[in-house]
Amino acid sequence: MPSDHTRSAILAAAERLYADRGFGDVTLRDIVAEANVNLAAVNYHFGSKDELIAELFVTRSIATNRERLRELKAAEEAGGGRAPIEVILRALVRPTLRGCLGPENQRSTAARFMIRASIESVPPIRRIKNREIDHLRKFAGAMRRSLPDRSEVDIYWGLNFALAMAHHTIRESERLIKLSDGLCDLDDVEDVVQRVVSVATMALTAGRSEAKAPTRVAAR
Amino acid sequence: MPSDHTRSAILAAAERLYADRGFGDVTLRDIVAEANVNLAAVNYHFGSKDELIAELFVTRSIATNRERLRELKAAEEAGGGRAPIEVILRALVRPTLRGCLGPENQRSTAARFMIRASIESVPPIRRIKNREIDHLRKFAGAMRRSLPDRSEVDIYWGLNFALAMAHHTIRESERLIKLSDGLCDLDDVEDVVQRVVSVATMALTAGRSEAKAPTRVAAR
DNA sequence: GATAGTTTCATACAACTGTTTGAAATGCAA
DNA sequence: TTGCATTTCAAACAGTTGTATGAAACTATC
Repeated sequence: MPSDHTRSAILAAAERLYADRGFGDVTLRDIVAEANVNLAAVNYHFGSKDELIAELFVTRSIATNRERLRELKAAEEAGGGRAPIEVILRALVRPTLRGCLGPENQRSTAARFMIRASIESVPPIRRIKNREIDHLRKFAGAMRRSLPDRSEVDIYWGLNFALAMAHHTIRESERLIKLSDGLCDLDDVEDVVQRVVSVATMALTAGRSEAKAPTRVAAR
Repeated sequence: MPSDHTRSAILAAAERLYADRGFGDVTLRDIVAEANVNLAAVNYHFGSKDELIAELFVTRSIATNRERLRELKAAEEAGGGRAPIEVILRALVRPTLRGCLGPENQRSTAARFMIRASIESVPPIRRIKNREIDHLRKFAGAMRRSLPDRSEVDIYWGLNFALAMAHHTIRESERLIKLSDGLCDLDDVEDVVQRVVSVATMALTAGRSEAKAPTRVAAR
């Protein structure tokens, strides 16, 4: 069973290259060169380029979702079925932020690959991505249990904004550093997590506890 | 004088196709077919495919930035050099949101093209994009004048989060609709703007004693 | 109306893409 | 060893890409 080596070498090389340079710029020849295997090996082991990408994505997708759900479940069980909204949000955004930010040398290829996937959205990935909705629904459910007084629409908007801040900060991290002349320290991952979580929490709790609700007018 | 027609036909067709399908999937042959011109016309009028994309991007970039700055300046002049933070944020996110959301038939190709550009980030665009930082700095400046007590870091984070929510909502609008089973109404642009602005405002004013509920200014 | 300059056109080009092929090499069971 | 299946390999394939070419069709000036 030494044949397994070629297969996993391709997977590793492909993930690294995709994470670094995106899907558009990486060819099969780049991948096999990086993996030191023959060109035909990709089609032999995976069938096609798209299936290679798909396998890469499902593997990482499952792993990421499992990590997020593990944090979420632990929190809900500790709270007897209800977790504080901050903890839920933290479970949602922290795994990704930890993988993509922080000191350069300890960023995970896996997380960076997932970010690429969420950005470039090539056909094979787009097809799979719809399943992620079910995963997000679990978080929406937990949030609803945590904030039973909140309207369902507000829950979805809060979830959307939390993901927005985490994702965008990762994608545009370089620009933010340049814009702020280095003032914003993206290496301090826990600080970033805290900022995202606290803003998202405010978005979800404003008007219920101490803050006043934003007056919303139906523009129609 | 009919020669100018070819040039602008190419620009229009390219912008439409890029906005709809992204840069990766659109070839020169797609563009010239859509524009009903000869294949060689692109290289004749623009030099290369990259220069065509670049011209498209700088044109739209200037226009978008001008629109945002117009709203910002008007607000600051009306307030004697200081505009309320909500108004500043609204000037930042509304032009883009208006162009990319709302009823399908009235979305502007220009805005959708700019979103594509901000997502896919092909080389010719990435080179130009660094100038946008100067543009964002103007907004950071206005925000600093509006919230003089706020630390500079917080200003940049607030700016980052505001753009994050606007951008992400546009990019993932389909998913948000599906996730919420249609509960989130993205056709009501002013409501989306209000949500983004009010959360960003909270992020920027939280903790300050005079933090008050964001007030709606204009209901289009 | 001839001429010079611009613009269009069909076509060819060279480079690159993912994929296939068929033969060599390898591993493993008898 | 002999067989048989799996895996590797160099080479070629068919398709697409952006770009270049040179002749034709224009336009405007004299």
